Amino acid sequence: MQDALYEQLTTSQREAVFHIEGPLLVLAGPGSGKTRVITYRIAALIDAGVRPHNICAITFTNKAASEMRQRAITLGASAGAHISTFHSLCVRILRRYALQAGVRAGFSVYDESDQTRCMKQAVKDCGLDAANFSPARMLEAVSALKNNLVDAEAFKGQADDFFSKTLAQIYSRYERLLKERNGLDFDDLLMKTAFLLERHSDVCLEMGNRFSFLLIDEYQDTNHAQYRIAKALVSGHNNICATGDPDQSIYRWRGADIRNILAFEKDWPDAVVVKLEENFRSTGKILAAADKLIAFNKSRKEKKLLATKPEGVDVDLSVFEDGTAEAQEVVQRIKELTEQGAMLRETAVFYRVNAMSRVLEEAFIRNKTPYQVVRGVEFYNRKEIRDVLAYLKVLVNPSDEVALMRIINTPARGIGKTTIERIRGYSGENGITLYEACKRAESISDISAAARAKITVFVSMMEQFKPDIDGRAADLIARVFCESGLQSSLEMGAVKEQGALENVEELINAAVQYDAEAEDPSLLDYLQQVALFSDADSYDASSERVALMTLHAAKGLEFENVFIIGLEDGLLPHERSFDDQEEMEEERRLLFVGMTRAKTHLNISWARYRTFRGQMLRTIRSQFLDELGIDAGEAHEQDEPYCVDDADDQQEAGSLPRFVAGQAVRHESFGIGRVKEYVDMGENSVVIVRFNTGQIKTLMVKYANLSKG
DNA sequence: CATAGCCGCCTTTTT
DNA sequence: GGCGGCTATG
Repeated sequence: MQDALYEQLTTSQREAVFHIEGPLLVLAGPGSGKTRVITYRIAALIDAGVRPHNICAITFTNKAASEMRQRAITLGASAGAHISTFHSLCVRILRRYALQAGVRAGFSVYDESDQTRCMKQAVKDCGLDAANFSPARMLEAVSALKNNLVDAEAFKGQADDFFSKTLAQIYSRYERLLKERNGLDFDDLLMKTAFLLERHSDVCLEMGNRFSFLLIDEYQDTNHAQYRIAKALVSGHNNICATGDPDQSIYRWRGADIRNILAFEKDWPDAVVVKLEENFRSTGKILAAADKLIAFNKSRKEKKLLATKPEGVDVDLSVFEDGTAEAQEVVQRIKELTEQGAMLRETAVFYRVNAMSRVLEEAFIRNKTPYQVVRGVEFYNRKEIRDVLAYLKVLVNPSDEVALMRIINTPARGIGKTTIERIRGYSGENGITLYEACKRAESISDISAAARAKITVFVSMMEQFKPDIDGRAADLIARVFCESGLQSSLEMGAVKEQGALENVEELINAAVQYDAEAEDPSLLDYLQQVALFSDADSYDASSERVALMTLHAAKGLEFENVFIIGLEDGLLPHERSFDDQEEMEEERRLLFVGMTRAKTHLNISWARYRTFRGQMLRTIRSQFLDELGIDAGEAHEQDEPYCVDDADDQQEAGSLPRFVAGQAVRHESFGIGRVKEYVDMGENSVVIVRFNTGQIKTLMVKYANLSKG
């Protein structure tokens, strides 16, 4: 096998594929054939005598995992190799070593909305106001702590100021709630696994033997907990191969620590580092623009993007009147490209925030152009999906109060607030779970006979489902959907529930697929894994439709034709990044990732007006547009240049221009910047500007000769 | 106890 | 402009 593969690789790719033993870092720029290298590497390991069973490959998303599995199968190399995300792996480890990890194996995986529910409760339990201690904020803080492996106990010890102490209290309470419900949140999966491996040398040894070769893709986006897990897993053999690109690190906000990849050589001093700098994906002009842009990042190791393709056509920069015009023109150009032979599945539109998909969708529908929106977690967040899954969760994990509360009266079966409160009271007094209390409804004195009967019916229904737990997940979902009354309540529901039935059908189809493909299918495993799925995993790259997605979702993909819309100040870069240099650089990397997805045609645009929170607002062009080094500027101006149309805002001719905070301005020698403050003093007015170089200048308007944009 | 309607909140990105 | 939560009403 090796010879055949060998011929298809460049020198550095060969090094990355065939360096078998010891730590290896592959610094792979965009379009450098990284995916191919990883797949071939798995094949090469097996060729070298490693049992597939002993190979563990970690990907960033479930979709990447299933694609890698697919590719490896094509090479005849996959069977037995463990390929999954960190989170999926952790679920399996925790289940297997539940005792040592201090968890109960039947745990529910709590996703964001389950977490929010628990956090709200925790804040309330602590007697705090949700306004001052917003659950979202608290979750963010707790998540950051968990990602850094600081558990509630440890944090309590180090909290010294008022806020930390309060947070510590909330954290403990939140943990207690999770424990009572036997729930683990996403961060727990990592933290508990890291602790398990670090504190139980026997487990660590066993896992290290099981996986004698560890490959981690997208290493630049691993967080501290994941780093510690990796470190522990390979501690016995150091056979770690990490691949990634610091310039494509876009998950800092989620705890990703770019230092992991930057410090790889310190962590594994005998590491071999291979750089893949040739780009086989994009044309020269696209790469040149991306390279110019990313060069503006200061905290960065310089890296070359070596084009192997010809120059190609210019990157297209356009400005439109508003978001609707922008969307219309995007579709129009896609039509033109299609007439020239382009495929819709080779075409994608990227944007910064999910909300921007709406205008696009309308344009695609209007123009009868097939598209698919690749969304985050929308599908599994739908009410009907969560409802069905909640039934299953209660069956598998009766302690899961979040799930039980969701279904106890869904569909409506006459168990109201008062009744639930009384059952709750009873469960508290007797130290039993809510579900246990429901089972004992007969002995709860303060519940009416009618309510008692309804609870009994509910419990006996649930108990009747239980024998089916060991069967196929899909069958049980179908049965629960029907017998719980959810199905008929949806069927009788209003027209707006139309999609709901189809959604559940889709869920069942997905479960059928799970039953067929999973290594060791069980309802418990299904439920624990399903929480880790996102819609992006179901993106169908082979169907002849244009893909619409956020820039984050675009990671790891490639298309012939790419449109990036909404290059506006506050959107890209996003306003929440303004006051943090690091975050501004991440925004730049985000655009860099988007641009480098394009093989042939790259179109970047912005709109002068954009509807925001239902209101049409004037925008400011993104500073990033000026960093692309495309001198022709907006060659495809749809009408007169952007600075001229500001005329309606200006005072009568002859007076000085006025500026407002946040506005982008250009200075002859200082370059592009943003107005911090405008002090109106008539003809002596001054303007304070923060330039993109970082320096802040106070300038007299009448001398500075600042221009807008 | 269920439902409809209203108010006020937030809204970046996602495993 | 969408959703969760609350209230008033049936």
